[in-house]
Amino acid sequence: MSPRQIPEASVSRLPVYLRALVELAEHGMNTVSSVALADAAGVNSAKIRKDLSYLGSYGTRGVGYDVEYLIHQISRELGLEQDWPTCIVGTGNLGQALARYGGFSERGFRIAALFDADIGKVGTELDDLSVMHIDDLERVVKEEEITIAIVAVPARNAQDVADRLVAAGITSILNFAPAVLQVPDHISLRKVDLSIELQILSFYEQRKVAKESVLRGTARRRLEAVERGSGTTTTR
Amino acid sequence: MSPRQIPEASVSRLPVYLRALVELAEHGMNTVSSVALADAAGVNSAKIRKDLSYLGSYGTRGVGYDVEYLIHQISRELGLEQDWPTCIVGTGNLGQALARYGGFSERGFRIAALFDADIGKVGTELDDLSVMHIDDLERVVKEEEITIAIVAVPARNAQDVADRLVAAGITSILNFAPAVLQVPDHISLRKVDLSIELQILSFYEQRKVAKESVLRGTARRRLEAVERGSGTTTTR
DNA sequence: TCCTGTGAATTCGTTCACAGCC
DNA sequence: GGCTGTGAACGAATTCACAGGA
Repeated sequence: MSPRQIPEASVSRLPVYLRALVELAEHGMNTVSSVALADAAGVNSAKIRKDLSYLGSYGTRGVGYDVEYLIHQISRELGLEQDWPTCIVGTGNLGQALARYGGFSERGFRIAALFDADIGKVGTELDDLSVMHIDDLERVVKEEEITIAIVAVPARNAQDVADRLVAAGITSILNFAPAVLQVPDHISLRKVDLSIELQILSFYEQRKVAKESVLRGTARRRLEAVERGSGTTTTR
Repeated sequence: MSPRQIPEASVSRLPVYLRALVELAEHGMNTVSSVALADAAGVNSAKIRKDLSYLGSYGTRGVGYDVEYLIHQISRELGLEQDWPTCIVGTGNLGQALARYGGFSERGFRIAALFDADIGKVGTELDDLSVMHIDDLERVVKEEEITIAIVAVPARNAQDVADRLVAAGITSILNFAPAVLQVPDHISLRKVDLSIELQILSFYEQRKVAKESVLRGTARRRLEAVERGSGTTTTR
């Protein structure tokens, strides 16, 4: 099983497929073709087939894929059959929202601890968990066997927190702080940056405005350059 | 100015460079080399030079880039010199956190309106804005000239909301709902999916565990496949 | 006949390496 | 001597297109 190296781009789509499959299963579908799954996942069917082929030959020619079986295989591949105790560092606006967000525990990411540096917040109850002081990090990470951490602290504290997390034995970090984190090679790092996403949208939005003025004859010279740059930017 | 088509991958890095540059400026730096900027932005220097070359020849050989000038150019390219009135649809956990998140307005994304379908929430004050009913969407989008919308509603309502946003004249959507949205070609769509990010981390986390057992001699056959799959996944 | 699985072709993105300018 | 700007080389990801099994 899992013979080869799955390309990163492919890995990052597996959760999308998984969600689409779960939805199809809820609608009573037993099998699904690559075209139907592609449609549900918002990609094209060649990608589906190629991506799934990295996991193994789980489809049946002339028929499609067995929905339940595929759910099982993708879950296994993603490591979702085990529980991953996770902690959230920082219980400001975003940290609180993340702590209350049901979507994590739903998929095996049990929030095992919340940390904050602000003594005023320590001891507060939040979604059945009591906020702990950041100085308890090392101890609790060990006790609860936490391997994944979500960083939701202000940018200026993010690197410090990351260093402490790494020292405490965390091996994966999901960073929400608007800062570039340096971590050792063996640590997996992903980032979610809210305002960067808006800035990317702004770029294409501006190009659309430019295109409109072109069509109104304001700056005809720029038409060609603009022509292909204003489409949808992701996920299609 | 802006002669050619900037590759999408490059566009999505510009906001990162911009933030690094602002930080450098705050530390009193006047010029920066591609190597120094690369370091601050967490990428390599060839990428910096190539990306910046798409914007024009803004550097000086033998010296580097003028920090302020580059900030100006990137901001202009990203469309950040204008104000983009933005709305948030859905004022649950996440919507509330986003409404209070300072990072948006900081960069010109003024939150101009909040919408919710729940009558109980309509009229609530949230970060100086009163929550409006979703039925006011069309009117307010026009009045406030909103072009960008942030979707933070439950997955099952996301497509409906997206359809209404598009009908109301929105042209960019940032989707936080864990659902695949279908929008017309002329609409820019980006998504932020919290639990997908964790699932991707889980994949690599699992591979690390597998690697450990390999090193303990449990499953020597899998070593080769695992070897290159457990590194950091993004931003380096 | 239908739909998967996959080599081959293509496109896109990254990195190298160095000419050219300060 | 130092650093940018960029063709050329390379590598990754996507798409095509079809052979082959159900």
